[in-house]
Amino acid sequence: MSSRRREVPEDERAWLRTYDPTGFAPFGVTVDVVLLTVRPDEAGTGPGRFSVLLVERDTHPFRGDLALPGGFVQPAEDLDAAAVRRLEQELRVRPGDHPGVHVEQLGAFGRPERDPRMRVVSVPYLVFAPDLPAPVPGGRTRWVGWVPVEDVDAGRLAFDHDQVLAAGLERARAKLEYTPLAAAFCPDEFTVADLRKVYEAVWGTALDPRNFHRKVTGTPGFLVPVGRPAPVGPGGGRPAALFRRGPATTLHPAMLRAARGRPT
Amino acid sequence: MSSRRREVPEDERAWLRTYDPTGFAPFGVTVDVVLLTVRPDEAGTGPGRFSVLLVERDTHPFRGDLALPGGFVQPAEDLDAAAVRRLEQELRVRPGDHPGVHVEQLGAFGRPERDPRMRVVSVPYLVFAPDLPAPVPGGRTRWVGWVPVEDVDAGRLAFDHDQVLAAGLERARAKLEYTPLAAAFCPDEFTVADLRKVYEAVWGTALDPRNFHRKVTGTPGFLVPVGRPAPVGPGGGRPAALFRRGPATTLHPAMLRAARGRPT
DNA sequence: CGAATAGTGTCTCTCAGACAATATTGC
DNA sequence: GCAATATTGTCTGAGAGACACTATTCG
Repeated sequence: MSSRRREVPEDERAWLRTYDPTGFAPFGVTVDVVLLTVRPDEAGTGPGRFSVLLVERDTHPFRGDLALPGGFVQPAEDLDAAAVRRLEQELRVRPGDHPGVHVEQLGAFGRPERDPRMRVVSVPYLVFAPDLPAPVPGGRTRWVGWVPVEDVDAGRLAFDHDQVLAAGLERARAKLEYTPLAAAFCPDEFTVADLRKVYEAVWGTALDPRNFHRKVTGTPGFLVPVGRPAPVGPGGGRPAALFRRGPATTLHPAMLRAARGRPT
Repeated sequence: MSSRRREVPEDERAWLRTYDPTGFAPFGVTVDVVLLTVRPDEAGTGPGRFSVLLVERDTHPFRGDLALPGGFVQPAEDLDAAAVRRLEQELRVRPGDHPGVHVEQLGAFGRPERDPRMRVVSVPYLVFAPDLPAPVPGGRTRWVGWVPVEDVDAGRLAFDHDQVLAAGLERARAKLEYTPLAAAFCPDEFTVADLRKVYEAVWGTALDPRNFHRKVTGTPGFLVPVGRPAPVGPGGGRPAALFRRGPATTLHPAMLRAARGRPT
């Protein structure tokens, strides 16, 4: 993570002592968190609801609107650290404790007019988490909660968070294809059916349980069997085997959601 | 691109009139350009050299070191616009003129100590360009030139540009798999062999010309035949057909560089 | 003609998708 | 037993990789 040690030449040190940083245009820098999860269906039988954590803003600008949780980066704070801090504030979860939680930077959004207060560049972070306890509103929010992504009205989020969310969803859907990150939406131990419901919820498509089973158990490094069965569900049926996340970071071959051989 | 029109409530307008933006920590924001191309081999027979445009800095900090071209974003300038401006300055090429040139944001780099002057967040852009005329040094650089990526000494670039370049290379290699962007490294009209040399240079692997030909010509939307042959090369041989970029934005099925069915 | 490069045909193996069949539970 | 879910097996077709073979040019 840290960059190389560098011998700073004396003339550069001298130059730096006289350098005036106020000559450059000052920007605000924020982090926003696109925290995604898959929450069980009401009945518990369906594929689950792909949901995002939103807050209702209690301060200007966009007071009263829904928004992604976020905030300004501190002067000496790393971007990733700011995102994790915001995550802890909103959810009382720190990624270090939950090894399943996945955090990944999503890019930078910096349209000049995106914040009415001043020039602000936002660096959103994409987070995959298993179904977690209900969040509690923090100091500056009226309300916090999970919203199924298909219930988020286009154009109703504060700032440019519609675009940020859209970018996060697209990235999440793509990541499930070639990484084992679907398991980041599952608890520590999970069944193949749990994992399949994640794919179905995120992609919005039904998958054949039999082919899915053969596929994921046959992909090296994806799943590690626990050797113990899960408790039987409410509808009865043969108990499923439990698995944990395997060591793989990419999937070979990938899980393909789409369109093999379709025209453009 | 532009966000929704929003009715700004009167109380927010009033609040905004009294808002003091100097309360937040000021950051500098820069763009850096990871401009990649594939330049012909010395002999013209090999796969070509995958190269990046680097500048030698003529100002502090890191004076005398190699770096990616970049600079501060102007107060009212969009991030993408700043990257394009920097590109034009360095290469006298504007992406609009060259429809082949591909520009894509690569993320945000913001370690607190990455710039000794002040807190700076950099937003690098990845650019794919065909082999272009030699660039000319601008005002603040001693030297500009193409450097084959394998000749870039690890740890020798200014700031954290090693990490930025590494991220750009990884992204470029991945993009060639599932998008038709390899053609962005080719001139307007090109042969299948030209395209294959791009893949070989970027991935650093040899590809079977016969399977490659069948693959790319059979992928819908990838290539559009011009209906005219290219001039015969120096070594003789049957003249190759010319193609242009097709309308596809993603490839189905993807070009796979790697490892089908290999263990993790 | 021979060398060189372009392009096609064929074979095999892997893998995705469809779906039959078997296994194991609760009722 | 019956319903429900889990897991395995079998078949088919698409496509990747190996590589023989044909096509077209230059010298």
